[in-house]
Amino acid sequence: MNKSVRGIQSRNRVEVTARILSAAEQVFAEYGYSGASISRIAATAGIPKSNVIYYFETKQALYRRVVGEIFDVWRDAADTITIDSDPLDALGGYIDTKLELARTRPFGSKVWANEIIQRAPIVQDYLEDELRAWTDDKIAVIQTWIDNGQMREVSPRHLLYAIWASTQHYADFVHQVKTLNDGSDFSDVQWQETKAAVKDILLRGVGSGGS
Amino acid sequence: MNKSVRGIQSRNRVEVTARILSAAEQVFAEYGYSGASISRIAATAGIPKSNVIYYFETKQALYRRVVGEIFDVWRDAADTITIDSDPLDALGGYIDTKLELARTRPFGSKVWANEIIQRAPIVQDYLEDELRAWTDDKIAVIQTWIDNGQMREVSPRHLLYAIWASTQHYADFVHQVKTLNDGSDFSDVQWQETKAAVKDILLRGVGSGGS
DNA sequence: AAGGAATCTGCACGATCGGTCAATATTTTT
DNA sequence: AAAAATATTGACCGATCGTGCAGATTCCTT
Repeated sequence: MNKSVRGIQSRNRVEVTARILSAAEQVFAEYGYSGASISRIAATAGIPKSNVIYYFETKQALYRRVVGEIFDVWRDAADTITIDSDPLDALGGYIDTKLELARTRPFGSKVWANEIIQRAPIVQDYLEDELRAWTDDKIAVIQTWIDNGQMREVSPRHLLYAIWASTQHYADFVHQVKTLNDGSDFSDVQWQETKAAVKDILLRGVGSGGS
Repeated sequence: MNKSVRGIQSRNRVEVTARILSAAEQVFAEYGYSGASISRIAATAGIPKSNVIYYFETKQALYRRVVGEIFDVWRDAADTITIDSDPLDALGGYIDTKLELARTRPFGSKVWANEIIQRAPIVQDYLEDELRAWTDDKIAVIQTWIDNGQMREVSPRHLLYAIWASTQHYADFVHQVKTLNDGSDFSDVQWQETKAAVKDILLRGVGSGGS
């Protein structure tokens, strides 16, 4: 009955792989690398433990795939930061996108946070290669804006760090934020207010040249 | 020969307890709760594993003590935020103190971050009782400043979160910050620059009334 | 339809974990 | 000095972990 070109096997491979990755992202986020057992990931994915090992040969390999996918998502979120764009629009859009990611993919953010807190034992090469080049590039863009008088003088590096920290806070610390919100998840309106408030706090003065 | 009033045993109890707590803070921070083994904590403290169990009956009890001490340190750091103080001085001092703590006690910050990321399985009561009351109090203070025209209108809650996130970033993500700093720890000058930059970014507009 | 490739899964092994316990050593009290 | 209280330590146990592996099952190719 199935007329897909690749056949049932290939289609299933993609589906099962995706389900394992999704389960792994959640379990790694909620229990940490050591606390996350393959059996729990398998149970969350709804398959036997041995099947997880079949698709990802080791726990570490599975973990590395999870972190790698998150890294890619985040890097692409900053595409708006280019020399030709308006500082307020570009940085504001970046904050909006990162807060949207914090809302929709909090597990990935938590996995990354855990990895960095523990001094990147698995993905140190990502930091030294891709992240460093990416950061240097974005800092250069912001510095150019400043040199062109498009925004006031502010440390590009620390501004980037403040944006990262303040946006990821709503993913990594969502449990604390929720507890301080009477135990309720943010509503749509509250997420809008959050985006407006974070942009207001961090981008004050950005957009209009001079002090 | 020892003439201390409390005797050798009592003196040793305090010293050994402190050494275990210090070692536990570091190991919990670098390996997470599950990844931190009692034997590694014991080895870091320079005593046998059984001795750790003798002073803190369970791993969980030891962990709770570590988190509790960190919580106390942080809460006391915000003593400057009172209605009678100047907004810029109070919030600026808070940021300075938190960044100083990020520099001197990064392990504690990491332990707290890990605990919250994993949804506070051990210290949820701290969040619901002490942290909520503390936060409500500080938000009320900031709101009063705004009502009095001492600072511009900004969401007190999100401003607090931005301060937390941007300061703790330099503790929790110190490994990432270090990697992006050519692998070197921040120098004294760089820490001063960090304090100035974070205050500049977050407190822009605070201190002078009106929009 | 048949044979081979790919997928799935239960079982077992060695390692490590948190925690118990009894024996010993040290300090304090009587 | 004897006895009691406290502190230290190594040996040990049941549970859980990641992972290897052989056999069963399903799918694809010819």
